[in-house]
Amino acid sequence: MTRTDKKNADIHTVARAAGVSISTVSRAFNHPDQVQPQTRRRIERAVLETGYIRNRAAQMIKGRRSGTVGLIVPTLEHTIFAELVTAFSDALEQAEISIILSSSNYDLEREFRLLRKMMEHRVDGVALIGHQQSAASRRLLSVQQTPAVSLWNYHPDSAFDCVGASNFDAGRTAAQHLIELGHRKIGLVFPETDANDRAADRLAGARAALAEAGLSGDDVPLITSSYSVARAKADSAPALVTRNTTALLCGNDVIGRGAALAAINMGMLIPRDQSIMAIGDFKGTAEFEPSLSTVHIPAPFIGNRAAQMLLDRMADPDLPVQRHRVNVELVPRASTAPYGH
Amino acid sequence: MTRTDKKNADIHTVARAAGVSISTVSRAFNHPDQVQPQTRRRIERAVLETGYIRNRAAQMIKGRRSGTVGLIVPTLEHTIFAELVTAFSDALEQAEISIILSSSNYDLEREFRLLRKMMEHRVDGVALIGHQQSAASRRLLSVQQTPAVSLWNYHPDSAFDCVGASNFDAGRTAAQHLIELGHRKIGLVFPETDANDRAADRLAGARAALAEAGLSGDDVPLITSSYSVARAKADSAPALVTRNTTALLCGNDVIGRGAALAAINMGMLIPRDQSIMAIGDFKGTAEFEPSLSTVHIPAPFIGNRAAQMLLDRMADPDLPVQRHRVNVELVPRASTAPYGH
DNA sequence: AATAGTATTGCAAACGTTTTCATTGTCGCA
DNA sequence: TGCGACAATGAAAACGTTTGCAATACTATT
Repeated sequence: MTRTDKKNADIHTVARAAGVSISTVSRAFNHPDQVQPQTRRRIERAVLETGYIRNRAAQMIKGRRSGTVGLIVPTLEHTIFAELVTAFSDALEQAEISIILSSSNYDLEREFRLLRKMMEHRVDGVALIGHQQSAASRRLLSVQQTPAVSLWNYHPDSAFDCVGASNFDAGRTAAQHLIELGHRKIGLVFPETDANDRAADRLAGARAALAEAGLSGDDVPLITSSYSVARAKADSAPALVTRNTTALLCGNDVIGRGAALAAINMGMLIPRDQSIMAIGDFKGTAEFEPSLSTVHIPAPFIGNRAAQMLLDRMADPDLPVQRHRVNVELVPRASTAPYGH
Repeated sequence: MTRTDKKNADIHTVARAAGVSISTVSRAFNHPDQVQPQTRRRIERAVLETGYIRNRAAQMIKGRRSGTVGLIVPTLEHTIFAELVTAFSDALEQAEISIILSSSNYDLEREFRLLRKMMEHRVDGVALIGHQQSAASRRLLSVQQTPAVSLWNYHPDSAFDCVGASNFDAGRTAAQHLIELGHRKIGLVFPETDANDRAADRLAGARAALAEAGLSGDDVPLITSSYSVARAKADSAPALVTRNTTALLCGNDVIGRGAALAAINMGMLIPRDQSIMAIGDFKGTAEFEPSLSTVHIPAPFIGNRAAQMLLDRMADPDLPVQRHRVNVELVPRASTAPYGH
């Protein structure tokens, strides 16, 4: 409550308190070896006394890095992005870098504005989820030569560094599992693929595998749903009655849960009457009852690797573009079983 | 790919391109009314040509606000905090403020370091989850006179602005529901309460209500668990065999799910054989099968209100401390029923 | 004892803005 | 025609640092 009305301490205050020049104080911070231990101690004491905190803005203006990176996610609502963000920020925190976080809400125009704001703060780099930046955003990044990395999906010809899983692979892996179990009538429960290249790729991968096994058309009906357990439940139910599938391949874990609940609700037993296959393997999917078979996408690894890539590029902007495709992995659990057991 | 090796444009570059002085350029941004429309247009064109982006660091150094606020969460892994963060950051983004996000991992020492780093960036304010700051953190905030707000739990004598639910109320509300349903043998499944004042308050609230109804000791056995569906499931199972409870009051939704799964696994029918009551009402709790009765805590509202409070205090630091207690609400669903139906 | 070399420190310029103050030009009006 | 008022602009100081350079004091070598 003691209102210290004096302005907060700056480097001059510290210098005065320690009886040295401001250059010496600055050096005590940035090149401690260049100042005598005794002087350094005096300065340290003065810093404590005055409550001095360095002003990064002033450092930046002298060409120093800002010590921040921007991170734009579509949303934090899905646990999966939260896992990604956690891994990413933990890795950067170890490098003493702060994160400026924003969510774009899947709006590319908004993403551009956020990006601009971040560059006003002179972030040392930015990380974006996915590859759907607007042309304006891309131009901005390239003109300002800001190190950038895209995470979550792998893309063979991304404009900048990227690390992620191939959603095509994920879709294919899921389909192959069901095919190997002998299923021949497989419902594809997917979200809208128009504005969602991730879902589109997964669906394409699944269909490729199914076609290879000779399955197409009515054998693999498409059921369109969306990212919500409740919606997926409602959308799957009618299909379970009309098409007589023996397995449902779901575009993600959330839809997987919805589909499973729909089947259970109709008195089906999983996996006896219907196999349920998901994609993602996010927190909670293993604990679901029945535990869902799915395709594992290692979000923490991706977040961590993205941080590393960004640091590398910040250190050397002339590095060739790096693209890291992380492997997806089949995780068979209790919700899938051989056809006709 | 055109490597513009010239440094990025600054205000001088723009001034030169527009044929005016830098003062005029600065004014065109900050006080547009003070510069002639015609000149303004020339400047705007020059800005586009040169790709100029204002340097907030340089503005800050001249006493301007940084346009950032710091937000420290324990973790993002739990959806609930993600909802909180989303609401908070959406609200601030509308005020053109960027968020510096960090997670403390429930480590107070780390929280202090993060706080310091944020102050180096001269954040205009900070938001913290809960009330368990270290003395050092509190001192830092008060000395630097940084506007601060604590969200998530209400605390009647918090050192600074706060908004949140009373966890005591939440615990009491949950207990009252079970009492009203006629249960007399109620298991309390809670996480460790030592380093977690939230859980401690909920437990205290629950016990207060139970005691009022004459229930204590063996009637309300305490089962200690932790924040994980799998762990809660494992921890609840033995209790379900040995104590013959008719209802389980769980410290949060996650534990609630675990407890429910444990009961189902043992062949019990919910709510016939066992009622399950949770606290939180986070995403997914309604869709759980059976849908869990719980106590609703309005995370988005809290996040939004916290942002508003912070903005208010940033506008006027001399405001008296504000404390906002948000109401919790009973949400009875399918997992609870009258004793012995 | 003189010299060269080195460790420690201070001085002052520079970084990219904002803002105060002074200057110029334009207009209306007597 | 002259004068005051006002609008538009520019010059320069200031913000809090870092750092190249110069100055000083000390150490080791001859």
